[in-house]
Amino acid sequence: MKFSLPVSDFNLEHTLECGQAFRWERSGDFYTGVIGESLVKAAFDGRELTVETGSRADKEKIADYFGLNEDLPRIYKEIGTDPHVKKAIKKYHGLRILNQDRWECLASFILSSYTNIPRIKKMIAGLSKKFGKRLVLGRMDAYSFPPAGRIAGADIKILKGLGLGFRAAYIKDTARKVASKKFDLDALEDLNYKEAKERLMSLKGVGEKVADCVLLFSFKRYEAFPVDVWIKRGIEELYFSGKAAAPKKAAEFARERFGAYAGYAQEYLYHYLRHGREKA
DNA sequence: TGCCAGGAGTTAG
DNA sequence: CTAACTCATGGC
Repeated sequence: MKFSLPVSDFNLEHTLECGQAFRWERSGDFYTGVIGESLVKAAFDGRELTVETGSRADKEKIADYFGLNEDLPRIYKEIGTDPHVKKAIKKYHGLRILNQDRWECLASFILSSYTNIPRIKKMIAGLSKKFGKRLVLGRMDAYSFPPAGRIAGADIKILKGLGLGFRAAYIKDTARKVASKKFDLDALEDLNYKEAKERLMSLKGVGEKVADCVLLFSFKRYEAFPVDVWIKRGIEELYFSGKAAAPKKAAEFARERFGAYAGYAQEYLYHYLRHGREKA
């Protein structure tokens, strides 16, 4: 099926290429990716987001995935009081935080540890091809991200063979807990930010940064502020005149400064620090 | 060759 | 609490 959603304050490229999701590829003027059990083709012409899927797709769910229900101007008003964030917003206007599948997001960011985006994409693609379901859209095909149960039962050697390295043990352990309901991902919804983060961090391979990414990208916890080396350096440079600060300090500082939408500020700052500062 | 990549766990002090 | 070491590999 195919449908269009009228959207303002949106930029598909910035949204899909800012490092929050690992399953989208650009081909010409559109992107292809996987949302849940659907292979999706998405294009944006500046006014409408046009989406085509091989299966029946819930329009409302797709809109929610792309973060279209958030009032971006209001968020800009709140975090744009900061001059650095304001510049980043100007440059990356329309970047929205996605609302991704929780298990896929958790697994993906466990895999993100100490590696780079091309490799993360490769690991996820490999896992999906090996353990996921084949999806079709026209002449294209792709694979769904495997449910926890499939990875829980996987041979650790196979996982390592897919390039996961030391992450293989982490993701298998977490997959087992999620599949057996020993760890109830959806139950985190009922916890406050701090409690949910602590609970996530009880999983092997999940530290502060990964927990914040999961809460931000799949739970709509916009106060989460993931701190990686880039953000840490950037915060130190922009707000502490270059003096080294502990990652914890950087996160606390950010939540205090940017408030309930610190995570949105993080995405803009991150993109800005890595790609666009010199040209701004 | 060397170095880095959106970290986390463990141990030592 | 911080610092240092380990894990482990593709890409440039």
